[in-house]
Amino acid sequence: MPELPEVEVVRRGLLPHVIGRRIERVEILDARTARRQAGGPHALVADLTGARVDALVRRGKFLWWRLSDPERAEGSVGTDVAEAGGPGPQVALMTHLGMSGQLRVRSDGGSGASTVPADTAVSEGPASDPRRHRRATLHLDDGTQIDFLDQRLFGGLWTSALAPTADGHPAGEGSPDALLPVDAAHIARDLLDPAANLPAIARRLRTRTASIASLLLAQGLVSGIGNIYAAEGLWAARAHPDTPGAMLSQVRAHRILRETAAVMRRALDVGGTSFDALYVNVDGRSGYFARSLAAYGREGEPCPRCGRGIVRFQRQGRSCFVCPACQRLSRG
DNA sequence: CGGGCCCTGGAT
DNA sequence: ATCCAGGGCCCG
Repeated sequence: MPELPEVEVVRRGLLPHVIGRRIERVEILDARTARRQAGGPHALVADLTGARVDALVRRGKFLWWRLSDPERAEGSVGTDVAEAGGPGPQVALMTHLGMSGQLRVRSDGGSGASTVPADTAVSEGPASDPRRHRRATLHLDDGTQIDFLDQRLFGGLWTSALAPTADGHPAGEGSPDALLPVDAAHIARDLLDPAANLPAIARRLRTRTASIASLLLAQGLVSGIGNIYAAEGLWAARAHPDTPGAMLSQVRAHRILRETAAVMRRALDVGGTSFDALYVNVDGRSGYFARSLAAYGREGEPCPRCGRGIVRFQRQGRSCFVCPACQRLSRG
């Protein structure tokens, strides 16, 4: 499912297609996609129509589009970035992929053909049909269309006002300044954020009684980690998911964070993970990291480190995958 | 801080 | 027909 590396792949893929473009028209095909929008789908359309896209920013799994209003910012083209005051309250378009969301680029008038040459398109499955589960479309001023597809409707689009970050650092990957959407203010910095302080996060993990797995998934101390990368990071650090945060040494807590970051970087290098063809990049193609998973989804298969069978169990309605030999609770 | 909920569709 | 997958929010 889309976690930090997959969302970053989408952000990078989208960038050349949307930066500097104006949103001319917005279609909302399923109102539930605008569930988090104050004022509902009509307000979302009103906020977006006519706006120009200035930046694409990601923190954790949240991806937002920095927007400006060209009408109001007239005459300041090229030098408007650091203008004092600025033109009124700015909003960002928030996009979250949830479980099954995709952002796909199309450049034609709606025949369904991809911008990608036919020989590079994926073979089969839901991801190969660019019209299936389409929930919204942004029509840009150069004819490009950005489709938001979402089979399970856990994702969404909505607008959120900007406010300064607490630490004065840039809000996230791709952020031109320290302005953060208020709807992402409760989301911690992620492990690939240069402003993230891993030793400090490790110290905070150690003040908590909850299990390390639930802390990694909670987004409040560190963001961007979902069930796949939690499983992989804990496996790499030889830590059991049930270990209480307070039972971890500083060295060990720090190591879990570093290993999880390393796994994410490797995934990013190969275009993200896809183990069920639900996740794809903006071209509709999937990444190649699934073949590198050591624990997640590998119940009964040998641990790549010691050969023991990977064991699966449930925690809080989610599956955990561990090597019973490498990842012991008593290791602390 | 754990549990329920939202959702759909593929597997059983 | 039923179960299962899970990110994030809301509830107690």
